[in-house]
Amino acid sequence: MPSFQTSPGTRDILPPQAGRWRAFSAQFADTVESAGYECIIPPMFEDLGVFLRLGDATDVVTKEMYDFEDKGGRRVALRPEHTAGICRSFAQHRPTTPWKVWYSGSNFRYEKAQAGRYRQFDQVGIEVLGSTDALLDVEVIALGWQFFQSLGLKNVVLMLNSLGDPADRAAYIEALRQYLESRSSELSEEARATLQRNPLRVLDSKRVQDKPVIIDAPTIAQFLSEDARGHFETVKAGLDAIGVQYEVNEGLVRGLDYYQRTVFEYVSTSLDSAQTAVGGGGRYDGLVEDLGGPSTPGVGFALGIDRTLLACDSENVFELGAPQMDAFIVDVVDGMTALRLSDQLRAAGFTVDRAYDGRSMKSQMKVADRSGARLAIIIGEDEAAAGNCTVRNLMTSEQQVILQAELVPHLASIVGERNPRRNTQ
RNA sequence: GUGGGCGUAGCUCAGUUGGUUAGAGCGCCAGGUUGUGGUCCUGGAGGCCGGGGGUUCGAGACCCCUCGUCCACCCCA
Repeated sequence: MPSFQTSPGTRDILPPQAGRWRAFSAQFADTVESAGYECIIPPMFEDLGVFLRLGDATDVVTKEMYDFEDKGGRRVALRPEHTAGICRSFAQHRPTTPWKVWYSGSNFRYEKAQAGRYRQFDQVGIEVLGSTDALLDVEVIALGWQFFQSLGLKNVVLMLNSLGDPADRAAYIEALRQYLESRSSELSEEARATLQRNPLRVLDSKRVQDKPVIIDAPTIAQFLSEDARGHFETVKAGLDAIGVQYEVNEGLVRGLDYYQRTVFEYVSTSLDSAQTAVGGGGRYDGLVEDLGGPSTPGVGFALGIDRTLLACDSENVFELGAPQMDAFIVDVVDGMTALRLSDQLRAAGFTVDRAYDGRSMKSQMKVADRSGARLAIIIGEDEAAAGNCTVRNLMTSEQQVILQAELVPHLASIVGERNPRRNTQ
């Protein structure tokens, strides 16, 4: 056993899996940048107060926060999600609205690790600040949807609900509390405890014992104000108009307290684990103000990278490609030619790898094969003396001898033209 | 935080009722008559059997503790 291992709930994303993560983020960026969202990179830790706004009844705040005092005596916390920090950023810099941003990065929550759940986990997401337009909710929801489609996922369903305006929500919570208390003897012990803290969350219970009580519970729909109802209707009409299928789920409540009006969740139906929500979001019109900024509406979502890739695995989509290289240099003389040629070819824009430690030709050829290179460039004693090299096509096994000086145009004729990597100084 | 399963080579796993030098496949390295990979053959390296106590003449196997991991609850992405 090595002396050190990754901390619980964290892990190394090794190659080649890490390459898949990179491709994932790149594809997400491509999707949302097509809609005018720009990349934002907020800090990984902030004043603890920023995150307390997620809600003092939430587990995220009460027991999962990685908070500590820094050497200057400041109370700070590793971010458990991105939204609060982005709202803090908005309040601090006051950009013009609508401010449309996307992000990709790690979050931290002190939980016990499980399938699709880690202490350090990565999300991509978008946020828009400064507009109450219900059709913006539609755009946000549709972009997430479109991204799942672009990955090739088929078994993702969109759940939709409205939590109403703060007053509606409060009235509903009160009605729900009264109802649940009236039937508390039928609830599980755990659900009764949840009821004391946050009645909405009881609706999320997975226990069979609680199901009958939940089914008969009052629904939020009856409590929506005229405005909130209109907003919700517009969102649904917008989704219908662009053909995004959804399912209204009145039991859908989200884990963070700042949501109001539209909430939604993307659920994978091809995951067997308990964690099937691959993404979720909603509207949080009061959050910026809570953080001391001007009253500013906001809407956004976050997608879990791990869980989404898990869903991709189970649907056999967005798979890893085999490694690829243009050329691999085999030098059995002294390695100097490999050094010189790899340097030249890389500068000319090709992807080139080589072997080290002066190993046998057979050994170097094996590494060339493993590298996924299309061509092997072989330098033996003969080639070194004559200033040429043998170029072997590793797919067809055809090979020919050419002058080293002609390597760049020769490679271009086989693998295609490349843009030179120039030093721009 | 609560409950359950599991921890043996880099990876996936075998290891009979506790009994001598702990195995396989894959991967890795080296060879297969001297310049060439992907197939095949041969050989090699690599494990204080997660860690610590205990029971025993003897423990990878049994007991206790601990750490890690997986799964579920909880919660969430």
